[in-house]
Amino acid sequence: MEPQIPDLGRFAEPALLILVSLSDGPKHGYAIMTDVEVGTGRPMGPGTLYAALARLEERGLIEAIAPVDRRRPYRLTAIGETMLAEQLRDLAEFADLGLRRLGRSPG
Amino acid sequence: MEPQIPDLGRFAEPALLILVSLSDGPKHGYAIMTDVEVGTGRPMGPGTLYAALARLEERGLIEAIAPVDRRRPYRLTAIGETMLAEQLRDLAEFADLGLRRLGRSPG
DNA sequence: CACGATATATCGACCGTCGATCTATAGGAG
DNA sequence: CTCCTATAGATCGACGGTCGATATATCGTG
Repeated sequence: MEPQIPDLGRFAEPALLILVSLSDGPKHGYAIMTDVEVGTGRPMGPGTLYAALARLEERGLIEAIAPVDRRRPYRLTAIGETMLAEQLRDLAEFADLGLRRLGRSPG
Repeated sequence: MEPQIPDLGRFAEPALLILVSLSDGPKHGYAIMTDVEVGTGRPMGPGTLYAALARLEERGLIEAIAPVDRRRPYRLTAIGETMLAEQLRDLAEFADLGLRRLGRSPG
């Protein structure tokens, strides 16, 4: 058996996963769900998804566009794009800092 | 006045902030608190900190070392380092993906 | 028509965060 | 010495958000 690897939990916040999924272009809820699951390996349940979507829309980071059949697509707003870019820049910097610290093999 | 920027919320999960803070070397709780606050601009309250520390220790990602006076320092375990590195690699990749998607000006 | 995939929505339980509060000690100013 | 602040750890209840279960309806295919 393998040596008991504990789960570090969420890879990133669901809201952030949704925003990055939408950075590819407009998507409806179900598409985001499958997109995120493929991208991260972990499923995002409908409870998480639709609650987060409602919050993101309410805060003006995403907006609904014209429905196609049953699909209710969303896209990033200008503010959403700006905030997301800022967040991702900070996140990348943060990850690099940690990786630099961990990667000192020579000393 | 400025154009109503909504708060995207947490920069990263507190547990991850703690682990990266410890990637620098062993630290006690209070030092982690100030370290994170300086690094992220946002304070991490004691409730968040000590609860997260307890969880991380319980899950074997960090461990307590010999106290100095009142200070109770923690350090990353081998598993903790491994998990953290993995998480940070995923995170960096994720951030880069998002930034690449957002940065297509030419088309 | 039966079935699985698509698609949205809601609910309650639970986890983790957050700020307030408490205790205690060490160090410096008056 | 006394007062105040910074350091240090810990707990508590409230709250926000996640998560899985569940419900409902439609579409496509055999």
